Amino acid sequence: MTDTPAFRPDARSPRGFQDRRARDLRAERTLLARVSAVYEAHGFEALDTSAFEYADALGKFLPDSDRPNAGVFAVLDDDEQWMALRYDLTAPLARFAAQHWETLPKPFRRYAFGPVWRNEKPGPGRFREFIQCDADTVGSARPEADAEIIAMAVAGLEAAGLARGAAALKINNRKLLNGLLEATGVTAAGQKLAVLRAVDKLDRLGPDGVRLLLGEGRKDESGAFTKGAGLQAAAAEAVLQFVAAGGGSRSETLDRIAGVIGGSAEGDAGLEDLARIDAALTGLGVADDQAMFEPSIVRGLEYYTGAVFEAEILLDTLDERGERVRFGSIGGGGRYDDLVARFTGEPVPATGFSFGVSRLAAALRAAGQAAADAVRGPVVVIVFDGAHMPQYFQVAGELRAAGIAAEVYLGTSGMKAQMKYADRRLSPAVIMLGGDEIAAGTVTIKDLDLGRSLAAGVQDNETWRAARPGQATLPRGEMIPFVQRILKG
RNA sequence: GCCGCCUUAGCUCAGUUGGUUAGAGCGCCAGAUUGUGGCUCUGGAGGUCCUCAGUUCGAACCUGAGAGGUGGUACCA
Repeated sequence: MTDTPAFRPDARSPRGFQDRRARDLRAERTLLARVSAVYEAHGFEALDTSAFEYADALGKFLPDSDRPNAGVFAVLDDDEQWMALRYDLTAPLARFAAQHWETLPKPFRRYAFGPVWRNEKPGPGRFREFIQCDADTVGSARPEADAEIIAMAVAGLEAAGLARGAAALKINNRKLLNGLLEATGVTAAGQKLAVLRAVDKLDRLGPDGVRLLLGEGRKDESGAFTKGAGLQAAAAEAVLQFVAAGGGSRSETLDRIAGVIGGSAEGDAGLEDLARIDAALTGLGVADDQAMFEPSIVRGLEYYTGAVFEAEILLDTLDERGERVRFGSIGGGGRYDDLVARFTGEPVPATGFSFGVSRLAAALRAAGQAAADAVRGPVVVIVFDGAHMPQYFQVAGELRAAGIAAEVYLGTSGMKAQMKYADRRLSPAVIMLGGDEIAAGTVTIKDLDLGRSLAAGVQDNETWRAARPGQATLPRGEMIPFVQRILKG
């Protein structure tokens, strides 16, 4: 070699990306299968679209030509067009629906799951690549379409394994706050946005913090100042009264909201929508503790046009250190009536919901609802002598043919290391086929599960090895039933 | 994006008022135990002390910049 040291890259994951091993993948796949089944049972068809979209199809948010990678991961194709990795599953759906609108059955109902990517600062529980599972109805303006999406989300939470009471859907409608602001004379778009942002912080800052943000602004503990919406005191109090109207049954909440916002045309339309959602939910068998109206729910700022919903974990869970974790939102959605119109010029009403699959899986784990067992390894065929490899593979093949996961040890270490390997893989058993067994036409099978349970009581290695717990030598023909008995426990 | 804190072995962390070969526990590898996982004992491997620049006779330690992480805040399709 040369004097210059070889370049050695750091073996590390890219920032905000993560590796997922068997245990996580299994939980995730189970989750996707169960939620997909719920969606299909409601008549939604599967759809998969590409990871990349042309950047202009992704939405008005970003990227712009000066900063193509702000928010998304974008590359310039060789025909000078910007392509970007999708940041959610809704924008690709809008593109797909617009592209095939003429031939689709309408309303078009589809579900989709897969990774999405966001080029932004990662944090704990917040990655730049994550899995979403999404269901949308495109082409129906009926509030019942919203109600059905909500009911499916509720069913999805339960199918995922979250017991009733562990999670709930909170529902709001943009029209309500719009109507309220209209009635109080707030019309500037910027001011409306600022009000939404302030309301969104209710759970963190409380009514007093929100009151400051609705008015002149708020200085936080670090001394940073956030400019407020600049509302008059009376208007601010009306907003606060509105966001405090949650609690109790859906119809109780509706009555309270009506008392606060009554008057404007848009507000009344929002109330009418919610009343119909309530009626449909009741018909769908969704109870008041599973889905409730919550006026402080905001979601995205410019995207949603009517109903908005958010799935929240209600349990207080503890992390490994015993500290309290609040998961908050594990999914959300709402009505977006302008998305497809970006492509076609024709308004198409749509509504949908998206689970954050990784967050849901993490929440399930923390709630102790997920099967957190480690993944079992295969039956391991021990290699005594390289000359007998064909025999070992034959044995592994017999096990596989019987539906038992099996592998021949492919390292070069000795017996002890092979046992350790099987133990670490959490294998149920090892098959030993040394010269003695081959000569006698037998196999030796060792039940590792039994050994694992007995090991705790054994004091010295001498005894442990002499006892050879769960080990039996028997004719080749009796191998499969013996292993099957071990697998059954 | 802005503000604070942190960064020493695979992991969790000690350490040094700036001074020769940087430590522990756990984990990993091997032996005691030629065909047997745990326990015990013995031995071993593993470090650009985050990076770069500066101060100094001398920097893992002091200073500055940067990167990564983390907490808060802002934004969030």
